[in-house]
Amino acid sequence: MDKSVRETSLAGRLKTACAQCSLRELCLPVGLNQDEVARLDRLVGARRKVLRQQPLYRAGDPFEALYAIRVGFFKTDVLNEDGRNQVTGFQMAGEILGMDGISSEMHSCNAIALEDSEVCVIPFDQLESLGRDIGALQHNLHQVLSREIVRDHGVMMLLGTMRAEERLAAFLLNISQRFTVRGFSHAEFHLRMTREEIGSYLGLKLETVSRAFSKFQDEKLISVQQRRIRILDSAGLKKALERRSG
Amino acid sequence: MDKSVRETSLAGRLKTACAQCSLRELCLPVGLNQDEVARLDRLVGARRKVLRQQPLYRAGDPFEALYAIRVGFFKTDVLNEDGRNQVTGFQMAGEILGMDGISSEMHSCNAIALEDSEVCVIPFDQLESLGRDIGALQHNLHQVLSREIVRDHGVMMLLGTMRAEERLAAFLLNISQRFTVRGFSHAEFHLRMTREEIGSYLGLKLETVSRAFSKFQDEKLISVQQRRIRILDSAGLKKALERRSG
DNA sequence: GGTTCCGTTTGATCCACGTCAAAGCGGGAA
DNA sequence: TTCCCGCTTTGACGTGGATCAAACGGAACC
Repeated sequence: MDKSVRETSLAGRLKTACAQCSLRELCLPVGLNQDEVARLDRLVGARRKVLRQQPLYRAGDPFEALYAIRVGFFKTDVLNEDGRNQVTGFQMAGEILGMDGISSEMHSCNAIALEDSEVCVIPFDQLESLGRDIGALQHNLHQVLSREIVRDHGVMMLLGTMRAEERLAAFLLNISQRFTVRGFSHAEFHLRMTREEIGSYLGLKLETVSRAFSKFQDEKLISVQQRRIRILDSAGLKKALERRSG
Repeated sequence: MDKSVRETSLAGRLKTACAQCSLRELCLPVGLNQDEVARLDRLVGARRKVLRQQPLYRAGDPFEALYAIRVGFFKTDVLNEDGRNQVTGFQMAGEILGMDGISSEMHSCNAIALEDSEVCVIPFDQLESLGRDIGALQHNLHQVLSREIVRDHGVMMLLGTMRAEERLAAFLLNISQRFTVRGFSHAEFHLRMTREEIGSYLGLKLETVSRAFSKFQDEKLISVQQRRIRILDSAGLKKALERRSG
């Protein structure tokens, strides 16, 4: 009884503190006690709104903080000397941005909002310092960093071994699954990014992406109207992930 | 005087403790004092030899430790459901393996020795615990994790935007640079991996890799005899990185 | 020295995707 | 409503790299 009351009030505090999204991934799964959550909460004071198409940070900016997405949608991309551009990821509410900056005290990619967004600013030196006191928080940070590495390996697999339609199927299933986790429909959603941005992420040209969408629609796996996607046959999409034996 | 004596003896201790390679990247750049180094040293007691072609760990193995390569050469790769394989990296002395395992308490890729190798075993829970005492050590771990993320972004750029010869040029320059840092010749070295492994890493077939080697040789950028590579014109190789405008 | 095995090179052909071009569509502004 | 503009779709064609095939070369073993 006492315990359930405490949990309720804790949930209430968090709702106002971080909505229900942002820091769940970074801190809540690790089971902090009330005092520890309060300390974390103090650390994550600042909020920052980022309008659509505006950068949260840019390559070369000094690294100061990680960012937990409260609401919105981002892409990250890197630009190399000769102007080529690679989208390295799309991030949605509850995910963490900025980890690329830790290694050199400077961000190495751009983080651009694809819709009006809001993030919690987590000053990194303070996070490290709090992690020294709260082992569970420290461990969770390590998991978040490692998860990003594992995700990147998945993208390498996609870019290195899959063909166009397999890449798009993997992309759609991944997006769908992440929307589902956030309580949205897994079958119907709208993409925040252009065909060109999808293509950059998947290592394809925008025309190829468009053709693959059309092909999936012809095969009744999905329906496409601009950026509105409905998944009609997710088992079929999963089968499209397997290399056709040719 | 006193100080220089202390440094000498410290260097002596480290040489026996970790040779000159392994933990430099993980701990030494951060300026630990003598006592802190001793504590770290105790943590890194165990060594492990790994014979050529043998795994240091495999996907699915429980995650227990990070590994600092003392001597040798590794590849990491991931395997997906339908049997496709992607080499995600090549690691040499002084680099850290195992970071993929933190997120899920289980390794998600294979680490295979490409020559007889030896690693220092760093039990991760003890490393976290020591990091809580030694802020500089904790921060350095974060940097190592972040550096891996940044490296992965570079590979994505390579796989997503570059053509075959550009990829191989980038690969050769990267390997050359890393050998140089370790005090080996930047101009002449021998590759520990097969054409097929290079191809997997670069998202190319082995025949394409071989043709690109031959092309570079024809152009007098390198000389190739099997796995023995000599870089004849590194400026020319760097130019091969830029997309030819044609 | 000869044989075997595995990795590498090289050639001929094929095809998935890129490139170039043009038309379609939807949303915002006037 | 109409125009405009950026995104998307679709078609025709070209090409870089994959595929298939065969020969070559070095190292280990007999």
